Amino acid sequence: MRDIEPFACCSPEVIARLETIAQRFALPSSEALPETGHGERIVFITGGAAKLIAPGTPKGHILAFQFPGDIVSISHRPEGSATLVALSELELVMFLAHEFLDAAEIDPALLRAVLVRSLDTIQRNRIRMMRLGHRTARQRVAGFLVNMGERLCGCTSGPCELDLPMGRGDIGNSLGLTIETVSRQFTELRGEGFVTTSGRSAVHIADIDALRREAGP
Amino acid sequence: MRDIEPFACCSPEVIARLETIAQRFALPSSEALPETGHGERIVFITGGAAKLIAPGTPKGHILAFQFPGDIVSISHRPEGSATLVALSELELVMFLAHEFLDAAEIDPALLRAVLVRSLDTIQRNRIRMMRLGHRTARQRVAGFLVNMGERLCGCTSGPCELDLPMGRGDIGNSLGLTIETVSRQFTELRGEGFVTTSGRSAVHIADIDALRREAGP
DNA sequence: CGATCAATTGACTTAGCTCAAAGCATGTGG
DNA sequence: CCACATGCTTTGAGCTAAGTCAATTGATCG
Repeated sequence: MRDIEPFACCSPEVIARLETIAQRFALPSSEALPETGHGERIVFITGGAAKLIAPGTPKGHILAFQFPGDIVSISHRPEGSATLVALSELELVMFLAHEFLDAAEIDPALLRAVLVRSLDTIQRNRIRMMRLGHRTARQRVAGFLVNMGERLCGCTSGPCELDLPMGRGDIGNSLGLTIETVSRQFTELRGEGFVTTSGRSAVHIADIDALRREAGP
Repeated sequence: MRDIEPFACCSPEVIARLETIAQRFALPSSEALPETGHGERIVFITGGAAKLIAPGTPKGHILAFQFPGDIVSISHRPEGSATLVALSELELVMFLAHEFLDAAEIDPALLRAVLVRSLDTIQRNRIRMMRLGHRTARQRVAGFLVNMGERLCGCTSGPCELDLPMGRGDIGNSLGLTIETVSRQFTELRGEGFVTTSGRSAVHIADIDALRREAGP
């Protein structure tokens, strides 16, 4: 439990209480996190990669990709709910939101840590949102790769080597583009030397700063 | 201070402390909330309407519209920062985030209330995000009007009368559409009897459920 | 009652979608 | 270890929704 960052500084009592209400999952690739009858849930990703899929959409629109360290809240309201699906061997710790919040209220520092994180998520999403609304296909794909470089390998400048856990289809879906358009953009970025690829998933970013410039302001 | 919903149940001591660190603003239309040298800020909107504009973009992309009851966190990082601009007479209460969080740590219930709200915002944004990525112009505009009906007048079904505080340009900007496309969609929805308009800002939604159906799944 | 700025409408262009056909990885059985 | 089958990925050719440019109409305010 201590390995989950916001819990690092919790008192032993709080940790113990969290242990009793936590549910751990280890999902094989492409398996979905099972629905719990009802109630909002808070999920801490501890390993692997996952996609968060919109509810009630026939095509299953991808709302976000999630990686270790991420906190995902999954509400139960019909229009707000979502499904978490493993992209690779996925490990996570799940709480019922009200149980978690009841426990966390004992430890304001924990509550604060989770709050700060979610305010951060809101900021990140705002930017993502803007991207989707106002960016060209090229900018979206470049931005996506920069994002993955940063989140998967912690690269912030210079070259970066990464393995994408999702296929072109999922990338396109999450960016609001078709699989073909994503592929064409990959080809273009490859042709201009921004990236090299080998196999389906391996991507080498020559210079993440240059790619970031392609992603636009 | 009590009029701000998450503060309703706070103890008098916490309220008193919040009073000392709160900064109140009343901005006339089209005025921007002034930058504070540095540090993250948390803003509670108490009256009027505002747009949140992306940083460092020449065109000033609109990230969100904000109304009374909304909580906005404005970070200071160069890429994450944003500007809040009044659309009508705007009233708000601003805190420096660390000061607010220090005060709120005394009252876990307050922290919890703010956290629950931000988890909610994340959900709303997810859906908004999906909209921008995967929806046609018509669906975006229909969805926008439904959203405004719900947030400005609390209408959830049946007819709805509202005054849009923003112009077509701002609507288009926030939806990733041009002013002309927004106008054409208004004309179309008007022609099909979903809405009637009078003047620039008054909109009458004949049946918000019907319009919601146009906005897609 | 003009002056001004926002909204609408029209004609044309284009980025990205659709449909369709190869080309490659990756995994399986001989 | 190689052949082949399956499902991604890439590439190509046309089409369409939305953008651009330009002109007109309509609202609002001094």
